[in-house]
Amino acid sequence: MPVRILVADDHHVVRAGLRALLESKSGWQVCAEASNGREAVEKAVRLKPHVAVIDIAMPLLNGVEATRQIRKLSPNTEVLILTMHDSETLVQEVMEAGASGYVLKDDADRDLISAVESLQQHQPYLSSRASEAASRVSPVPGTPGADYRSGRNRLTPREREILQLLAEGKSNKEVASFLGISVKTAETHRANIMLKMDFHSITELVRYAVRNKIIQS
Amino acid sequence: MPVRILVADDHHVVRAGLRALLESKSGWQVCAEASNGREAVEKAVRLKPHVAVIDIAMPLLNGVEATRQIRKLSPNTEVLILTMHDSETLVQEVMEAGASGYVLKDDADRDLISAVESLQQHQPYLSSRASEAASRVSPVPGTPGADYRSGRNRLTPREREILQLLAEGKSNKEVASFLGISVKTAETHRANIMLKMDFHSITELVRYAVRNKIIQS
DNA sequence: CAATCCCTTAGGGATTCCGCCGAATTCCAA
DNA sequence: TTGGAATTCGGCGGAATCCCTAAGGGATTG
Repeated sequence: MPVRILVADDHHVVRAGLRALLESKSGWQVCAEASNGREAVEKAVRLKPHVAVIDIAMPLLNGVEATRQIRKLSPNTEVLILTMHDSETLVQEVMEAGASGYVLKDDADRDLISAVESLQQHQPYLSSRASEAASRVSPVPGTPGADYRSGRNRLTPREREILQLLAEGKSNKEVASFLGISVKTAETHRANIMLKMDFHSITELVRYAVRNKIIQS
Repeated sequence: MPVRILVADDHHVVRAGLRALLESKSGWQVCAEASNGREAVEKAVRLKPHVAVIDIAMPLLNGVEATRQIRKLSPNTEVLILTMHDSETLVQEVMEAGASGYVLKDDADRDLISAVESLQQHQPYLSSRASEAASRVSPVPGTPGADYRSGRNRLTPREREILQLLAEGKSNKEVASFLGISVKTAETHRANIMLKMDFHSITELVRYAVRNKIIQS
């Protein structure tokens, strides 16, 4: 039985490269490609691949949120995060979102195969540099103090989703029709985001999104 | 006779993807790969490929310098620049360094083939967004093709002034009172900026301002 | 000198967004 | 099972933005 893999990256070139690398391994098959987070979720749910290789920076829905949804809607699909930067908070974040692997794009040629091998057997995999980073953050998952700064300021998944769409330039109306919700709901989410994050204009929101690599400038 | 192509990018994944894309065209052959600028220069000089596809961000020697050296040491090799960002000054810079083509990674799947086709016949190629960008920079006298589309799209001083204020998060009203003009005037300037720069939302304007260091994120 | 172009200025009307209120449903964890 | 958080939706009035049109001044050019 072949290992079926989903590849999600917004650059066609990178997808082609990942496909070439992965399919050089016999018995491995890239069963689908996605160019944004929503497409990744949709195809993961529909095709239930063994492994989903997900880039962080993607339009419409970023890799972290996509991971969260994939893990929820297709629990047997292991998610391997592929990213440019090795930020400690990012490793933390994607692991909490349910990813089982984390590989830097620079190390992809060296680590990608072994990472997918691990994940295919439901073993977590962190590329060396990522695990160094992870070891520096406070471990102990499940601690009640994990959301110490939560309460009023922490955005909900839905809010983060909408934050990205807003930062990408969508209006309330567009967000609403895109997500299939009422304009009023979109407005409410937007207002809550602005309130929680203490933004006073949409441009502050964009700069925040750029700084935090939710979108790229 | 096959078209021989050199591919230089520091990510193995991207190189694999480029190879897959390029070699899907019959008669085209990726004769070498390089993972940094020095290696690219060395292999270009030794193998004299028809076209060199060069990434901007590479270790040891960046794409711009690599281009300069390749054009000097192997004049028959046409250089196609491949990059993430469409910074206006960058287009200018690489063209002066001797590149004949400029393609954004986002557009690679669409434009790469036709770009290489052009370059292989010694015709310059700019991807659509890049040429838009190029048309907006102040034309340098003597640079061929610098002013083929300028004028219409370049911002006036007043517009640049207002662009910054908008990017900083000011509303039309605030811009107006800050500059001592009518709100209506501010609105007109804003509309003209959006039109000239082909922005479709204020967030695009902010990202442009961040990229071009008009504001910082 | 008149014609023309560009920059800057501006208004009217329609549309959309925003802030501030309330409220129903679902979901998850205590 | 229950309480709280998350997500959903609506009204209403004022604010902001968008679309279209256009006038005045200065520089350039025929």
